[in-house]
Amino acid sequence: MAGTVVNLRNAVEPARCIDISKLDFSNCPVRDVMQQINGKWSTLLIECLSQKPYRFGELKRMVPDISQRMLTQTLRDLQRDGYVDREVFPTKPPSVEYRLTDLGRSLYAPLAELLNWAEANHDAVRAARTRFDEAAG
Amino acid sequence: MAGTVVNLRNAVEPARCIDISKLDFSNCPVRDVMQQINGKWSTLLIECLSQKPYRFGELKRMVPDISQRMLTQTLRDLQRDGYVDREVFPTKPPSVEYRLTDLGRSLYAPLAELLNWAEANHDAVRAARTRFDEAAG
DNA sequence: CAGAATCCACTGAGATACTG
DNA sequence: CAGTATCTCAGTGGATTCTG
Repeated sequence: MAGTVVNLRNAVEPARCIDISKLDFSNCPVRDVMQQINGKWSTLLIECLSQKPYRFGELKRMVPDISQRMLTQTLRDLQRDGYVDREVFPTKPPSVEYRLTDLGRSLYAPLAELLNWAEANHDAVRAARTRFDEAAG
Repeated sequence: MAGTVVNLRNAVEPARCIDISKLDFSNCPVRDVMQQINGKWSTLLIECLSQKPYRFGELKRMVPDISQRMLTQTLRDLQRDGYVDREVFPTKPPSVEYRLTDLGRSLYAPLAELLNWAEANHDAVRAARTRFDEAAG
């Protein structure tokens, strides 16, 4: 953990003769922060919660192909990183509401831009895939 | 494949009684486009190539913990989606250069904003993690 | 040098069943 | 309703070896 600090955004020049086991990537936000955001379900759930708070079951229905297990786990991870707040209402049966925190909303700004890009360029990407697959056979 | 079209960005209201197997997520850019960008190594490599073209071995040294296999595969996937161009120089031994395409550079604009956010809020995320872990025990 | 091919380990993630 | 607890498996990805 206490090895050379590697922050891809600072030093991207190819270095030689590095002992990988002594590298410390924890100061690289591209790895440490993005890894969670990059999770299979994270973006989907943040996108859902960007509208308004939702309950567990509602989120499950909004992302119907997520398993209960992964929903629980992803929400907890998002909560751990400070993007999501979890509020338990002592009703019977219990209900739990999830909402974006200030940090989560702040994250959503640039994230939404990226999603807008993805939406706007979806066709271009599909076209590129077709071209590539046809060229390759 | 020909089931209900699900685009999370259009209809995010929780729906009931859906047969998952009949859903078609291929029109949802949050899934179809982001899935590749979200890959473990994709962002790292795009960030590298945002500076200038690099060769295979250089990229390997810039991301020292990537395996040759994953480097090859991720670059091919990025090329397939149209983000990266691959140019082979008929030298001996051969050298291959990778560079961002116009589409790739266009993607890098919003992506870089997200990476900037990650960098700027890295400490906030780490603090949130500490808080969460201490609260949980 | 830039891969392709093979083998293998780990873990991400689904299915199911149970609980407060 | 909103989880937790197992069990299990498929796919991701690493290490190694081989080639133009």
